[in-house]
Amino acid sequence: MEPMDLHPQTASREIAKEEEGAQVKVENGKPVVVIMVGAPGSGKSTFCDHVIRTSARPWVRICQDTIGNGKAGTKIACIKSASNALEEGKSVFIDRCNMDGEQRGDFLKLGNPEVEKHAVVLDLPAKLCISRSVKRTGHEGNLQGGKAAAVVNRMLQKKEFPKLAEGFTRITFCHNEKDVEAAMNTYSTLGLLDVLPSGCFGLKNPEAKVQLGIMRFLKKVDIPGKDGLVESNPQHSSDNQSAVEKDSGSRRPANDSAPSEYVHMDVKNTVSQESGSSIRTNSVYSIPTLAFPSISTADFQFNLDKASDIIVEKVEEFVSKLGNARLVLVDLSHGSKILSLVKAKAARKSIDSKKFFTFVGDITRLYSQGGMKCNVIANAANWRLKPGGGGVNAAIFSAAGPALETATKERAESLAPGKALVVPLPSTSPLSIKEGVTHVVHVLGPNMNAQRPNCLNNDYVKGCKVLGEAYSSLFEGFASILSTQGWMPKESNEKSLKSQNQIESKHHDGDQKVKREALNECMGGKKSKIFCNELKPNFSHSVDRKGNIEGRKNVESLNEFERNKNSGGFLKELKPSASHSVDRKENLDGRDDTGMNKAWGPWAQSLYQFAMHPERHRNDLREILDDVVVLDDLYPKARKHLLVLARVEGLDRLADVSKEHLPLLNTMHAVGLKWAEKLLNENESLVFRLGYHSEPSMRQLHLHVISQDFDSKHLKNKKHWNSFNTPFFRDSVDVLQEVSKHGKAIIRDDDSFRSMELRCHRCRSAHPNIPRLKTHISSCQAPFPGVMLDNGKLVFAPGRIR
DNA sequence: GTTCTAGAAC
DNA sequence: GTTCTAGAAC
Repeated sequence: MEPMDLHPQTASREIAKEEEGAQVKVENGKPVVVIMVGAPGSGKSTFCDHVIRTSARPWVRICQDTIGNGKAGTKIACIKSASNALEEGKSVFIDRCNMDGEQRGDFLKLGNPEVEKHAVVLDLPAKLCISRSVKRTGHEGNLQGGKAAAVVNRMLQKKEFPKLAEGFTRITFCHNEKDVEAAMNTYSTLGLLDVLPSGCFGLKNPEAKVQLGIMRFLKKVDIPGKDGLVESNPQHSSDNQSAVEKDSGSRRPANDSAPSEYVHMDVKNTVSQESGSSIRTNSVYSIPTLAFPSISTADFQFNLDKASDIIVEKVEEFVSKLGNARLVLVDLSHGSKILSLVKAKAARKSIDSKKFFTFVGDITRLYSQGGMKCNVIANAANWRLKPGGGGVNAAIFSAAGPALETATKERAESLAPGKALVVPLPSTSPLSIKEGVTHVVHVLGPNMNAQRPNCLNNDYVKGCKVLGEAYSSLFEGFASILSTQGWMPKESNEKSLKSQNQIESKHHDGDQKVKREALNECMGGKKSKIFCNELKPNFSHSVDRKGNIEGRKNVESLNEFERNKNSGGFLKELKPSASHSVDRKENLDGRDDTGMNKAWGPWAQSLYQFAMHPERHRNDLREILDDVVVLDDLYPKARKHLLVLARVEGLDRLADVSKEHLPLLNTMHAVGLKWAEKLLNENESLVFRLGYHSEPSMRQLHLHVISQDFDSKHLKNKKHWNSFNTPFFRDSVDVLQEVSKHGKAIIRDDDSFRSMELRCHRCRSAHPNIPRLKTHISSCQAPFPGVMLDNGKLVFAPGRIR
């Protein structure tokens, strides 16, 4: 909308129609004070002179540089002079820079309150102002030549655009010569009886060039190679071993004191087996992996040679049952004896090095430091299942945060030697966010240390048996996780499904520990184990629901497996295929079947986990429905900031949305609206906006329901602000329209949005940095721009004046 | 996504 | 010296 292009009265009528809240008075013609705002060289004097020359109404230009008989005077003299002019019925231009609120304040008090105060902001490119200032001679303020550049630059750094809240009735922004011309015309043609409409006008086109001197922008950043992590994985290297290690090392931070590296057991074999782009697409994320420490060989002082035999024996037994999943033995040190023993023995037994290998690194930082994503890690737990004690147990509890302790406590209070306990890790845990770990399996091995409980006093007959049981429990626990997530081949699935059902049926009759024991018997069959994954006390509605979901999933993957088998066998699962739902599940990195989309890091998975497994996160969710779940944003960018997640596998972002999702989008909108209204009942001063990010950082389509105060300590940078206040934010109402009309939503994913200058969403004033912007928005009471009021984009409390 | 921090801007 | 941002690290 460009009101300056129209005759004032015409403009008034046009605006009256479009701008709610804009008050248009046409009955009288009172003098007006126009405060010019602009750097030296922005053209303020030229503007005033032009209007004065061409206007039908009497104007006075108050210029501090000339007010003292042609020489510079004081601000007080300016005010006095302006005041006199007003009394004579003349309109006044305050021709000085007026770059901040303090400078403008005194002029806003001029005359009686009836006198309208306008601002005309000449926000022209800094370069232009500087070049004009430098070139000119005979400037009234003696600002010319070399020193002009420095002064202009400094002023622009400190500029603070006027806002209606300061007391202006009208603010006109001019960002280029054309705007200036239009604004001059508006004031030139302002007759004695005309009154201009109130509000902020000449809003800068968000896509226009960013003002110099405010911020750097549009810096093209190289996005790390989407297959970077794949490259660092030995299994996906197309090069030889030494190249792999070198590559892996080069990705490590320089200060990484405990570098991780793969210890290959048969790299040649690995590489030769995997070639071609299909494997690359099926990135490291897509291979379910259990990382486990050597059990009992540290603090429990179990004989290393014997332990290594047992590890290799158990790995050999299980590795073939785990589909394409991997087992990785992890130890901290390069000189780890257990690793070298196991490595040698596994090589002798020709265990598939794709499925089992050893790894040197910190088990709590396998992804962030070692570049290896492990969705499950094992913990060498103590019998109390408590943090502390040192070693792996302390490290894992510490890295996972209190969430792990809570989740563990909900499932069991203690653990017997030889047993394992599967604990789904809440997605809020740092271990989940940073490392991509979804489950921790606590394992208790036999103890040969007299200083620790249940010492076996070197009884290695019993010790070896218990250690074997411990690994069996661990690997079966891992298998149960895979099966509930649809990773497992048919046989394991059936077993798991059966056990799952038994968990559920047993669960209804009371004591959880009894159930666990029963479960021990049903899982795996051979030895007693504990499998408590997914088991949570007091499941009512959600438990049943969860059971159904998990059951359905298993059936789906089972069918999928059948299909695979018929068309060439289980190995097919390793390859991506367009219609392969198992692959979709495996593609945790969020790539689509074309492999073209960006990879989702482990930190980007938590919403997906909420959407797919709401029953695990009931405490964190506001509402669980069939199609959506509602939760508070973990890092709210406003007083109220909720997310409505779609519960559809594979619907990761707005770009994935098509016409078939219209009912879902409608549901999301309706649920979002319902929550907005609920929150408005609690606080009617809030205003909500519902929309999507053009390209989300977190996987899983989510609708933001965010209050427009943006009052949050979590709103910290330009990207945060701009993701909600530029066209990057797609209003839900618009998305609904677009999808129903064209079958897809418009995506405005342009790097420039992130670095776009910071403008108030209400008065559209620009601010040099986030703290200043936040100070401004905390007090800006300007009405929302008309474009935001269109189409019900903003949700207000009933009866609230906008 | 957040956190951390070096270096730029003030 | 302090504030702020951008980019790297996680």
